Amino acid sequence: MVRVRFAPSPTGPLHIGGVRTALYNYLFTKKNKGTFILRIEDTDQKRYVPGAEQYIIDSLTWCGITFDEGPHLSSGEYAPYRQSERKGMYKQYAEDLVKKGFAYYAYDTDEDLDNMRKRLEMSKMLPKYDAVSRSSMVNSLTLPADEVQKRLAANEDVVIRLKLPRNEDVRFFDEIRGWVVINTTQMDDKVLLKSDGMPTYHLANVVDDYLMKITHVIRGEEWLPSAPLHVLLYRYFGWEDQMPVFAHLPLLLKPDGNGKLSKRDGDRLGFPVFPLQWQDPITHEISSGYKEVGYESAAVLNMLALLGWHTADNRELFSLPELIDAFELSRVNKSGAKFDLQKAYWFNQQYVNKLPIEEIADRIRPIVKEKYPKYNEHKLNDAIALMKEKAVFVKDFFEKAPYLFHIPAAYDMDVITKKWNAQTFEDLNNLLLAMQSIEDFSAISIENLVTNYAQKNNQKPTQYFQPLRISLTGEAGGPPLFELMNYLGKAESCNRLSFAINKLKNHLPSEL
RNA sequence: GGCCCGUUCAUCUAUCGGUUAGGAUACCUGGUUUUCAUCCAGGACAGAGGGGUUCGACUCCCCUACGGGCUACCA
Repeated sequence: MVRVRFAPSPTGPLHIGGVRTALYNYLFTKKNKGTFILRIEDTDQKRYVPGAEQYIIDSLTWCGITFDEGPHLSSGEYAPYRQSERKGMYKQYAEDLVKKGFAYYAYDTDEDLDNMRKRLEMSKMLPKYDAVSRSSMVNSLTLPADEVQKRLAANEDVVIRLKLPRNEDVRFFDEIRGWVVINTTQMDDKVLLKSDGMPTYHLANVVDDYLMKITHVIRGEEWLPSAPLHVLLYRYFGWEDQMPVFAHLPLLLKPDGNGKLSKRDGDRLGFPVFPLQWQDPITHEISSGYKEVGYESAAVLNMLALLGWHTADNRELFSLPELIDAFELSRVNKSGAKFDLQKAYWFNQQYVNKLPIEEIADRIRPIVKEKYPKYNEHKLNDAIALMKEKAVFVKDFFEKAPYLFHIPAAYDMDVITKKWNAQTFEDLNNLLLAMQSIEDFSAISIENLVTNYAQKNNQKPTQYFQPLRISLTGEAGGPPLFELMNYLGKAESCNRLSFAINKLKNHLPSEL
């Protein structure tokens, strides 16, 4: 039975890289018909951010990623799922290691540790608490036994450190990277239990994964260097035969320059790094979210899935169930991926294009109603149909094509000064008159009208297009002209045309 | 600095010793749309460098370079 956990730390909003980690975990779990668990790793009280846990759950819910067990659910036989609520469980495991001789008590102050590091650095050695330096520190290995007992009885501040073996290769198999070997001389005697009684990540992670019967640990590459430490812990606890499979995911990198994607990059480069908008509870600073910017969650998920994973057949469009079906851990890449804004747009456009018109209508109706109170509800579907293929975001319908719902508030003067000439007003007036007189206001009928007018005047119909378009929409681009006019209808088209003629006459230089 | 991981077009990537190194986005050109933000066709663009191994290396090994991660009583 496959059991997989996503174990974020509630130190702030979950960023898009974290969402991808959650996604890969989710896909792997569902592909293998396993159980997906949310575990909150809140062992660092100093870094705890209120609201972060709820934000994580809300973000993943928006994406469609759900859990079978977790702190927010009533189900689950391995509760609690918040490490702070499991605090009492960890001490016995750490002490068990001390008893077995794999760990020890340490009483060093911050100053002691500082001095040790400075001393080692000066003698050009790695500044770490290890098999060599531990012998000159204040711990249960250097202190007399009765002294240790005394300190323990007095409840002095103490940490428990892992006693690393000297010069031993620790190897483990990573599903994505293959065999990885690290020698213990490169590692240090990590603190397992902090002086406040809380476990560190390393202890809590291993103990909880064991207790919760986790079978696969899929996490970011930043954990690769400490994986051997975790392997050692499984070994010393006597759980090595139940050790989960490890898979370390590549990181998401900044689109420009170097380094891993960080909170600041998003708004600097014009795309969100967070799924949902987040307001920092202390600084009140707001970071934008994919949802609020207007992305479809399915598009975000699809894009994220492809950042570091691909199928052999080059397919790029996947629904969530299709992702589950196609996902294979072994096809996850080893190298970091840069986020590509243009590709994100493309994905979103693909998804908006697939949306049923009725759904788009339901979603934009409240906003259209508010922004353009006089819009025509009966023609909302037609308006959407006119723009659907071009929209990248659902909000484009009302933000980029306000003329579908309202007479233009302004006209693109650049285009007007280029395309307009002395004859234009006369032509527009004549066309207006002609339009008022026809019954059939279909696209073809209007086109015929314009063509006939052009022929009569020995002109190309083309030259009337831009003036008409600008008059009707205020803009140079948009849906096909005659289809647009048909959508607006005879009354509205004529109304807009005469309004534009009057308005522009007063605003244009007299020589036009 | 030390250790670990990585390195195919600008970007995401396919390739698992023999390919004209394929696709997608972006870009450029042409065509539709006499608008464009869609659509269609075409184009340019890549195996970091150097050594091996091999009949043959993008693919395997080594070195270098570059990139990233870790190096806390943070996760």
